[in-house]
Parts: sequence; C-alpha cells; structure tokens
Amino acid sequence: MTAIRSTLADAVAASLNTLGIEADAASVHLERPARREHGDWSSNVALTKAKGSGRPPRQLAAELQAQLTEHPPRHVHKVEIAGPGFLNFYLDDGWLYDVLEDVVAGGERDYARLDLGQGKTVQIEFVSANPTGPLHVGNGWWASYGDAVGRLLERCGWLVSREYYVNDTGGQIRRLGASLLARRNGEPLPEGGYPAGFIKGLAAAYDGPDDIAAAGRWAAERTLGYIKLQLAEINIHFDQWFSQASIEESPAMGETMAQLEAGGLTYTEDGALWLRTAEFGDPREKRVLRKSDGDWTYLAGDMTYHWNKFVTRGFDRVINVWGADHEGQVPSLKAGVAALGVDPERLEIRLGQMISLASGRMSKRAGNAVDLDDLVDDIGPDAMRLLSLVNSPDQATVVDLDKVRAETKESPVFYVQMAYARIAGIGREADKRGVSRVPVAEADLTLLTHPRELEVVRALSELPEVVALACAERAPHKVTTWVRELADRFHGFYHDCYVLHSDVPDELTQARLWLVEAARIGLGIGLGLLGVAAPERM
RNA sequence: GCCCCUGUAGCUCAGUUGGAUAGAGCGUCGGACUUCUAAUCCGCAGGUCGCAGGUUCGAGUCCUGCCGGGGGCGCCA
Repeated sequence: MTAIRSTLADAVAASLNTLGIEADAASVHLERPARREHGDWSSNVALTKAKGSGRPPRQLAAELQAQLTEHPPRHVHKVEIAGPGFLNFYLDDGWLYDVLEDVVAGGERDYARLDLGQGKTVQIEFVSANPTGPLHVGNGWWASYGDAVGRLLERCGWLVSREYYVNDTGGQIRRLGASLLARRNGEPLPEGGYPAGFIKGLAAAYDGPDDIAAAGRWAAERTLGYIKLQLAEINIHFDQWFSQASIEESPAMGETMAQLEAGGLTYTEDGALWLRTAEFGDPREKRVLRKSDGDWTYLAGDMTYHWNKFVTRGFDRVINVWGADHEGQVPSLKAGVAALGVDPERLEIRLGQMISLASGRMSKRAGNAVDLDDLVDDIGPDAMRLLSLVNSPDQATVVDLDKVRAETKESPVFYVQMAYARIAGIGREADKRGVSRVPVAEADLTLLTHPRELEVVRALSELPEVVALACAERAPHKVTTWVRELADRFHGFYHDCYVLHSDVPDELTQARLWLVEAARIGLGIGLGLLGVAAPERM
C-alpha cells in the first residue's frame, strides 16, 4: 500500500507540472494541520511556488485546486483553499483503514521498519565510563540514550555494533591501584585518590601483591564486571568491550603515529611530538601527540583507536556519544581522524548536555554521585529508561531524585505500559469468551467511525515518520513523545469504545479487535525502540 | 574574551525543520466505576514562548544584539 503522503505529494507535483511549474514529489511539503477543521492533510506549495510561477499564491492555489478536484488522488473528497493559500485536503476515512491494514500486515517486526541505512555498518560508542567505580545516574541516562539510538538505527536498516571503550590504563588506573592498596594497608589516601566507599569493598576482596599497577588492573577488571551487571540490570548489552590498554600497548599505536610522521604531518618542538592539526580543520594550529616525558597523549591513543574503528574494522560510520564536558576533544579528534586520511564526516560525535542532580543537601565534593543501582532499585529499570528518554539530548537535565522517587507511580512509563496491559487484558477476555479474530481481510474496518477509533489510527499513521526523524536526528525522545500520544489515544478509545460487550455487534467487535491489535503493534514497536518492557499485565 | 547547548503554563518538558486559535504530564479545583484493569477518562483554571530589533504572506522556530542558566577552550584523561 502506498502511503497517503506520497500519494498526495505525487498528485500535487503532477498538478504543478500540468500548470507548467517544475516540481517533484520530494519538494511538496505536506503536513497534518493542527486543527481538524483544516482537513486531514495540508500543503503550502502554493505559497512556496508562487514566486517562481509568476502568480499570486491564492491564484496558484485555485488552479491547483481545480486540477486536484478534476483528478482527485485516492481517498481525497475535497480540496479547499485557506488563509494565504494553503491547500487543505479532506479525506474519507478509507485512508485510515489502509493504515490499519498496513500496520497489521507489517506487524511488530516490519511496520515502520525502514531501509535508510541500506545495510551499512555503524558503530555506536557510548557510556565508556572509567572502570574506577560503579556507573552513576548520569551514566545510566546516556546508556539509555545510546542504546535507544542503536535500536533506532537497527530499525532503519543499519547494521549496528554497540561498543564500550574501557579506559583501563594510565593515571586513573594507577590512582585506583594506589587507593586500593592504601585502603587495604590502612594508610592515608594518596593525592588524587578515590575516596569512594566502593574502594573499601574492593580492598577487602583484594589478595594480590602490593603492586600499584597490578592492584589497579585487578580493581579495574573487577569494577568493569560490576558495571556490566549494572547495565544488564537495565537491559543494555554491548557487542564489544574495547580495552584502551589493548590498543595503546599494541604495535598499532606506533604504526599509526609512524604513518603520520612519514606523511610529514608531525614535527618535534620543546621535546614533544606535535601534529599539525590546522590543516585538518582544527581551529588550533597544533596538538601534542607525544609528551616530552615520552608518554603518548590521550589524543594519540584515541586516533589509533579510531584508525582501528574505521580502517581495521571498517565501520562505514562511527557515532561517539559524549557528555558536553568532552566538547574540547571534538576538534582535535576530528582533525586527527582527517590526518589519518579518514573522511571526518564519517565520524559523528553527539554531545549530550549535562545530567546533574538536584539534591542540594548532598555533599558538593566530587565523587559523590548517586549509583545507578540506587535509582533502579527504587523505581525499576523501565521507569529509569523512559525517564531518561523524555528530554531532548540538547537539554541539560537536572534530576531530582526525591521527586522522581515520589512520583514514580505517575511516571509516563506506567501510563504507556498500562495501555499495553489493557490490550493484553482484552485478549485474555476474548479467549475467555471464546471470541477469536477473523482474518483482517474479512473484518469490516469501515465500521470504525468513532472519533476515538480514528484517532488511534491517525497516531499509528505517524510512526514511520517519527522513526525516520528520531533516527536521523539521533533523538529517541521523539519516540517517547509519540508512544505517550498513542497510549493517550488508546486509553480514550478503551474508555469510550467497548470491544467485548453484549451491546457491541459481532462485526464491530471484529473490527475493534483489529484496531486493538494494531495499537498493540504500535506500542510494542515504540516501547521496543526505547528498550522498555511491554508487560502483559500490571 | 571566543565557541557549543539552552530560556515555552506554578514545576518538568514536547513543539512535525517557517504555518492557521502554542501542547502534554505533574500539581490545583470539579466531575465519571454493577461492563474488556479508575495505574483510566472528562472538564475548569493556568502563556507578553527571556528582552529588543530584523527577515516575509506568516516567527516559539531563521538572522543580529543584549540578559540569565549549563558546558567547553591543557605537554589532564
């Protein structure tokens, strides 16, 4: 079934061509008017094309109206001109029955499944928190985000690999090891050590040698195991845990840097090795690759890591989800990648604005973050995930834990899940009464005329566009908005339209059973994209 | 100082890439359960979209300048 939107766009483009105005369907903007009085669909082409056509907008609109009235597109029964020259399309409900059939035919697996990625590979790296302590609430928010973006990409035809870059080397691991040993041996914490209570448990369990590096490695590995449990708790699983040490201590490190030197892109100054980054779009002229003390910089390691992503493993596209506090790294890594001969357009860095906690009475000291588990234990993984996918990633967010806990029952997650559970309840009741669905082709969908019924289908009709937009913008919160909207429509329907009732004729029951099934499919897809469970009962 | 994000109802936030009378949840107030779950539904109240200009048929959305909030500008990672 061709989507109504393209049917209308094709018809409008054809009418424009008939009038001698160049246009293709892609250039015809169609939208759903905010008010139902303005029709089911609306286009502003007469306004945008007026200038090029040499006629006033309303005149062009009138000519288009005449064309479209003479050759009405499928389901269109009236075309009106409004305001400065909008074309408003009034459709019969048939287009909604088409949508319903599409949803049912596609099912949860295929409806709103797109092929924008065309099987290209994309790696999305997120969380990547240092293994020096448990994940905190902020990490959890970005975990939800990254995973949801991955799910969107998968639905849009990309081959997705989720990766966690494990920062298991360098100064912070040494500090971790030193902190652990100090704790174990009852000595004062070293400068810059980790004061967290977490260390206490580690120290008690450690029975290795009094060696900082060994203790650090042990603690990092142990901590990473804990982090994996935390992520599994909220149903997030990475395809790859990539060790920073494994790449920085491998020959690839020297090889990648040698490649730059061989290309004449580096030079030595003040005892350090520099990369000429200005040539690769960096506002700064140069960046240090190897410090005067002989150590590689983080940038050098990161460049080698990205060489591995793009060349060794050959991902078509790489998405790094970073907190806004890492913004300073963006231009240097972009330039670094370009210096390695990789098109920097293939590297996409999404900066999420900061997540912070509201509870002012908490200590201001750094390192006093709230563990993710504390929140998940209180409100559950589903509420946690949906909550973190309500806002745009561009919106800095302050999480008020007390409020979140107090308002758990009002959380949007239960509103949506309740809709799903109600659907399952209808299924159970139908079984109990021995009512089963006839094939959709035998159901008379035209019996669905109640506004509540049609609103459900209207919401479902928007899902493919929502998915496409949410994916393109890496904005899963748009799915959240949509799924709440669908749940809202469904609850309204559920309240006003009984499916199984002695007053409801069998034929109408059949049509409504299919409407309910379509709603179930939509909710299932939406919740699935968000990584939130769709419960059969609550 | 320069760069990025941001300012929308009492609170938390959406806002279909510039459309018509700006929406939702929570909170307040008032209604609806002998039916498939009232974890729901319906209604009332609540707005100079930070401020001032500009662009045009039309601006919450784009441009400029202010004001406020968050973040960034290392031989740290």
